Amino acid sequence: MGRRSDHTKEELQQLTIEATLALVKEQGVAQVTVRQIAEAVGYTPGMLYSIFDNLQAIFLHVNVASLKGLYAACVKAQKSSKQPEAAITAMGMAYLKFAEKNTHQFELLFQPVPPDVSRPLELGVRIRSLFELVELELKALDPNATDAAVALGARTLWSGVHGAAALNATNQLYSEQKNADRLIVQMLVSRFVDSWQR
Amino acid sequence: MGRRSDHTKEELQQLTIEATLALVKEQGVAQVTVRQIAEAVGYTPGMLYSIFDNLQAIFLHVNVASLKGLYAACVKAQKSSKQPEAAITAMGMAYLKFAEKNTHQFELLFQPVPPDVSRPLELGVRIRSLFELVELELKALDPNATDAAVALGARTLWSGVHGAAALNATNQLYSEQKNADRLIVQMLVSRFVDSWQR
DNA sequence: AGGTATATTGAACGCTGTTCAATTAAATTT
DNA sequence: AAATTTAATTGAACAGCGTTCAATATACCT
Repeated sequence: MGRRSDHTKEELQQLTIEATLALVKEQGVAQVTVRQIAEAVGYTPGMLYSIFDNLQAIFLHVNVASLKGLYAACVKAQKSSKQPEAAITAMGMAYLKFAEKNTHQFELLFQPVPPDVSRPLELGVRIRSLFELVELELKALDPNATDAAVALGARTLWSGVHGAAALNATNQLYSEQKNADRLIVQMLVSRFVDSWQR
Repeated sequence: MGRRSDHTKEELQQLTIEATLALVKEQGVAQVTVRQIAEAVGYTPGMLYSIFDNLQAIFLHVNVASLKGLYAACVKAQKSSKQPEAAITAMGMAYLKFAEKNTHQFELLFQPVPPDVSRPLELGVRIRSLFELVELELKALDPNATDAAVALGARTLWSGVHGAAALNATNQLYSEQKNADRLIVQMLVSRFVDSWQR
């Protein structure tokens, strides 16, 4: 066929991203192929290359969608408590929950990106805004802390949460306890916050 | 040809693992193919399937080799100081350094494993022994701590170190500071250790 | 109605991991 | 020493992959 124009380029991109996200959720990234995606959106594989650079680029846009979900979950958790420490813990737990309930998306999110492809700018923005949620709570705990200290603190805390989620997701915690990831976040946050006000 | 028997099965496996490790170091996992490995060891691709289940299995054995290196680096760092806190920090830094200097190996180490393939037992043993290094220092800091508390503490600390290394490796720390990963480990360890003795 | 622009196709390319019958050399038996 | 058995290794084949691009068929414009 020739020009169909059932959808604008942007609509087609959005459609593709949604279809790919669904496939990733079902099967995991490793199993998702260009031909599958094409069939899901009702086009041929070649078409996808007129709206995206390559398969990797599609996956990166799926990550943007995933981050929206993760961010929403963290914000919801944050609202659950007025006290900063509880709010941080709740966000940490939300992060773990997201990683456990959306294993395949989580895997994709933190998969290394080949050096020749560039991430969509929106990805960086979304990750930063996750950090900001934590920064806000740390600032509330100690209004005198410098911006640099707050930024570093948030990243320290979030490294711990992410590490627990990542090691747990790849079965590399090797703990006797069950829900070890939860215990870790609990311990991490409580000890870190205790010593936050110097 | 028929039976060549230049090497025993075990020698051939070791040869294959070493050749694959070298290729991974050079190019990263994603670029390494069965045909490349076969050529590197001087055989045809088919042969590899008589000594390994599949390509994934070869990669997992490469991970065992990588963990030996990581463990050695951590032990060396640990020996650099008598004081537990300094020893833990040094190990954390060694972990970061390993991740930075051996990016491709580090990526492979924490890549998700398809559920149908099983890890070599040795992998679990080696990861546990990494945790044990930290556990030893925590026990030294507080001899009264229960084994469970020590195990959890080590995993909390190590989640933080691993998270920093992983986020840094995938450029997802988004920090203004340079060597942000180092600063994170510094902050993490000092605050955690300060509050370790209840 | 005819011509131009372009969205989409579909076939092709060179790869990939994996399998397996055929081959060949070593080990064993005669 | 020759014949036979055993098994290590080959190499060709398979189905599938991501990606490219000339050909095509539709929508738009004059």
